[in-house]
Amino acid sequence: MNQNPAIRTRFAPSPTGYLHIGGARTTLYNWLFARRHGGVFVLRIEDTDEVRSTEASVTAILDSINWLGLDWDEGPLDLEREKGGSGSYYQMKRLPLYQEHVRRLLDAGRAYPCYCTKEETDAARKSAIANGGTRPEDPCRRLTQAKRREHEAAGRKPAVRFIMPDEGETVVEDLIRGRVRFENRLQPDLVIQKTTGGPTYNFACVIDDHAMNISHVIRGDEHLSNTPAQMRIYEALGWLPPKFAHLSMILGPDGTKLSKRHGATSVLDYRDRGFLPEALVNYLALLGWSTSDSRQLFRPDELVAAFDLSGCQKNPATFDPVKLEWMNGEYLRGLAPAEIVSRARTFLEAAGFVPQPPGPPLERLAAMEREKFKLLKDVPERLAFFYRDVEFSEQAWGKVLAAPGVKDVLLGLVELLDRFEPFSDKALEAAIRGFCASRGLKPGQVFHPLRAAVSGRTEGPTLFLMLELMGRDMVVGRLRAAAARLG
RNA sequence: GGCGCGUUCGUCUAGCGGCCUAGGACGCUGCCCUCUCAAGGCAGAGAUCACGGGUUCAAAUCCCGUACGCGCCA
Repeated sequence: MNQNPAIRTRFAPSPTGYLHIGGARTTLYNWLFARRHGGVFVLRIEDTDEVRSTEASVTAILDSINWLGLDWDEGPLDLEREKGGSGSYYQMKRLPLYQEHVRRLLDAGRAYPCYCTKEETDAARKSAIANGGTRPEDPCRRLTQAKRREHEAAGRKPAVRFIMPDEGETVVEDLIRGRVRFENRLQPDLVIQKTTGGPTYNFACVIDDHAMNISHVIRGDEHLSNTPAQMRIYEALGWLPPKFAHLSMILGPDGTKLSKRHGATSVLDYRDRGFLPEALVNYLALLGWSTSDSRQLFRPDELVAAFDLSGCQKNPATFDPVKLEWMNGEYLRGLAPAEIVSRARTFLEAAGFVPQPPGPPLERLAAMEREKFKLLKDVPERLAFFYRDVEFSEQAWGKVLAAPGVKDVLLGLVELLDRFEPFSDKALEAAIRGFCASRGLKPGQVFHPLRAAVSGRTEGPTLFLMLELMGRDMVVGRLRAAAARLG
């Protein structure tokens, strides 16, 4: 794909916490759009909230995006290093730029200092609501010089508000929602600089999107209502606004905005629970976007080729962890056994199975159990009994092994298998089926207790291959132990 | 309170005026396969397209209201 410098997208998170599912989807769509069109994807850290921003959050966000397999062309590489031609991508390092533009608007008479306290603003709003809910007339908009000096003398620090026009309308041509109209007289004068001197989100983001030459602002629905004011700021500064695309929200199962209450919402939690990044990416891509054939499975490169803003949904989507798990299983099943082992490495390490413990090779076990895994953490869980002492499940011990005649069956199997050669899948199956026949037992009467005695479970790998991989010593030892324990 | 956005199976969605007796996917149920569990295959249940009015020969699709949900102003 050719480079297309005209297409520039960005993701601009506030580092006030981890990267959550919604932010991840926004990142993904911006990334997909940029990659699809050979453009540039920018990452910018909006850390102007000095109280809540933390370095740990920056690191978590960077780690999350990296883990998802999404890369950015400009932005921070870590807490110290950055790449890209726009100076810093941390807003706290760009403060002079915002102040300079606030000054410009002030000088041009497009903004004014507002000395109202929070209480006064609240009161004004309340009375406006009581009077039919139109825009509260900001008392500072027509402040006399004398009054201003009075406030200054009283030590009041002003915020700066941008003047919205009193008539006409502002039209947002949204790439997803179409034409959205806003009456200017109903738009409040937006605060662009806080009393602390720092820029507000809505202002800094306009200045930076312009400075960084962003062509397409793809962001969450919650910003749609602020867009007309932002467009007016572009206009007041003599700039052309970028194109906008507002994504619908992601909801929890109860229909409210997805949040911590609904369980894991951090991208890193999904990593730690054993999801594959390509599965999460695939799932997230489909939460609010689809192709006309309703195709479900897309590898990342296929997403890049297929992604299109016109396929984006206007209505909010409910996050469905069950479907995500299905999709993860789908990807896991598609991996080669060696790949499963290497991708599950941290989980296997935590369980003490990496480096490879004595016993059957992990890779062969992974091959045998591949279609059972839904999460990477299932890998050590499903394989544990090959390396650890048997723990009997309630079903296995209480029902299967407790059935009448089981002890004899187990002892018979001990006798059969003690010197059995070759200890292989096929030979074992033939011999054990023969054992059933000679004793007049149905296969199930032998297979089930055998599985339970050897693995402690009533479900698991295909029986004879499991025996082969365990090896004779383990199988016979476990049969003896189970028989002894039966008394 | 105002403004904005939204509303198709439980969930994600297809649908852009006739192909819709509404298609696909997850989940669910049943059957097949089978040494268990999965995976896979097949079949099925599941949406009067939020509701009410229009426009039209014809509407899930266009228009207007209402309700509900969400967002922004906060």
